[in-house]
Amino acid sequence: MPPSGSPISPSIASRLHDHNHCISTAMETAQRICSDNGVRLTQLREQVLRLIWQSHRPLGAYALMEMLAEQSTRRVAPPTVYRALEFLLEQGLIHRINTLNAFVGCTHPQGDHDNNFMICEECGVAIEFCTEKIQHDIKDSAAQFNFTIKAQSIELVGLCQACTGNKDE
Amino acid sequence: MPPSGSPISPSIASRLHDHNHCISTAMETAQRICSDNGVRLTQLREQVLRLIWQSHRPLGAYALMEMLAEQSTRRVAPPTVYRALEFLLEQGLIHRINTLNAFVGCTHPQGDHDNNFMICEECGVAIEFCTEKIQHDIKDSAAQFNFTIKAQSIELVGLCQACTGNKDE
DNA sequence: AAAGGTATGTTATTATATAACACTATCTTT
DNA sequence: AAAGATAGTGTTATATAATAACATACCTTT
Repeated sequence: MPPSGSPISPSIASRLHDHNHCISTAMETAQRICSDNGVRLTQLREQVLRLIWQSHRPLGAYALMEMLAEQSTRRVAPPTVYRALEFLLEQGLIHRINTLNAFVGCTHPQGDHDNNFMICEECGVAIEFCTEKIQHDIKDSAAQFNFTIKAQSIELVGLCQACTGNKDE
Repeated sequence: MPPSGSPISPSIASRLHDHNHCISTAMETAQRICSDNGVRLTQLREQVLRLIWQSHRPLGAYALMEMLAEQSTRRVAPPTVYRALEFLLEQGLIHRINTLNAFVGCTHPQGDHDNNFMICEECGVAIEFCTEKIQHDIKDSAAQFNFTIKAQSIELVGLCQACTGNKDE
């Protein structure tokens, strides 16, 4: 198990990992964070978070909406989903992938909340990463322009390890 | 004048620059690139590019559409704009800012086409930047995951030099 | 139980983007 | 210059993503 706060391991890119472990860890962490922050991880919010964590592929709000509708008998409208997503974003439990208009679970919900992803255009997996070096360089660049960073998003689109292999061989 | 292929100077962040020069350079460069690539910078495409270059603020497709409609008597529909935008993106003459769903002129349309911007949430200016260092570190990170990068986008949202000053003082 | 705040339901609308097909302009070959 | 091919634009309809505004339900504290 990787140390808490670290990015997910490269093996996720190859889909060779115990994803049930990802899910249970994420749900437990979410409970703790919400309780620490004095906010409520309601049934709906938990349900949405669990759906997002079904894989490492970002899910769109409308896909989530349909999945919710399947799970419960009631009809689910966009604001229901968007409000849950907004909450989860605020608590740092998920990320929004701008290039996809989609949402994915955060693998280190306690640390800095930069948005750094490698997104496989073949299988859809989004791998969160972060390195001290890049952070340092970016701060440097911003300083050159006297720019005050409030939010950061790096999105690399391409092919993950597994899909690169499939293409080449 | 900065050497061809270099990012725009920090002074753009402070809005203290000769923007007419930006526009004329951009339009001339666009003509040359299209001619080099054997593609046509039609009237419509040129018109859209010029509108985008009216400032360093990214413009949404529908805003562009309204501006086009004002300039000509004919009615302008979304596909008209989106097709022109698609062309300009393909030729590397503009960038799409994912966090804003908007488009902005490219300041170095001949080089690598990474998408690295600092976006001021106050005045809306998007400053393009790129550094060897960041590029190097990002390639490094991708290599660790055996990830093949096809497109890259860094978007920093915050306050530009001018707007930081306004807030502090 | 009442009051106040938080969360969700509901309806309507706005914003962004594309599909499909028709028509026009431009280029190429003769 | 005419014919055919290709590229570009017009037009209508629709898909996809997100929010506004207001009503209702649910918790918590008194």
